[in-house]
Amino acid sequence: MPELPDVEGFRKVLESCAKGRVIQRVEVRDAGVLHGVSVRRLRDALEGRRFTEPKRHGKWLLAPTGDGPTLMLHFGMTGRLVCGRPGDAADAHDRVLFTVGGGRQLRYRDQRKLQGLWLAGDDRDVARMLDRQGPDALAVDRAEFEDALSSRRGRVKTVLTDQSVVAGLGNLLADEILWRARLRPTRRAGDLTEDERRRLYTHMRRTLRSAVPTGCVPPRDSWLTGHRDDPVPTCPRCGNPLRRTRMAGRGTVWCPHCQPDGD
DNA sequence: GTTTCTGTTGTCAC
DNA sequence: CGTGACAACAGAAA
Repeated sequence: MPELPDVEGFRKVLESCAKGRVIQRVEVRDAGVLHGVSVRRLRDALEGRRFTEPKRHGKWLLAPTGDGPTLMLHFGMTGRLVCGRPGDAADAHDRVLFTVGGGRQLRYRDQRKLQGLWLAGDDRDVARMLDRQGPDALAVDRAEFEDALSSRRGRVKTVLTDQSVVAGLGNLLADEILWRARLRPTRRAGDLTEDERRRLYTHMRRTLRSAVPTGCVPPRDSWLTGHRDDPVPTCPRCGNPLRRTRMAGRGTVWCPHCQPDGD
């Protein structure tokens, strides 16, 4: 589920649900989602503090607590953040519950537990955890983006989803952006022309901008994403059949007609 | 009923 | 650099 737009949505959930409120109780229902921190230390570090302004970098959500430590959340494929009340029925996949003031409860819910929660003691700690992340896809400027691409030899789809190049794009977004920019995912990133790199940047921004308010990569009819699971996937732009392939173990959908070979 | 495959994640060995 | 395996799990396909 979570790519940049989803995580940005979770950031807003955290903000409206818990920002400025005292963390009264931390209940870990499944310690399997904790990384590098014990149940006790997480509880002791957070209870009594307040969440302050949450941040996001790529697919990471950062929940600082003022002078205290920063809770770092990654959602893997199935994680989400939901806001409810302490008495709400527990979902089978609610892994950690944060009861905060105002009668609210923030829940880290995740079916598959591919990622989870970390605790960073200070800003240097946060920076260390993010040191392999490239610039955020929504914050990177054009020059930096085009620079990062041209120095890469790999295929453009793989490069786009590499978090150390640009942080925040996942499988769906990469396919969507390449389709809009009319670039075949198998093209070598370093072989793109100046014009093609520029197109890629423009469409990355446009795609992110329209996806963020919806909190997901919307499966709209006019988007490629709206058709990737069709029984007979058809390009919403030209009507030709879409092709499904596999790149680096990820399902890849593209339009042979709209996304020409380009050598 | 049971086995196999797929998937919005990241990491690691080859 | 690229691919495949893996991690954990549910739901669909075979």
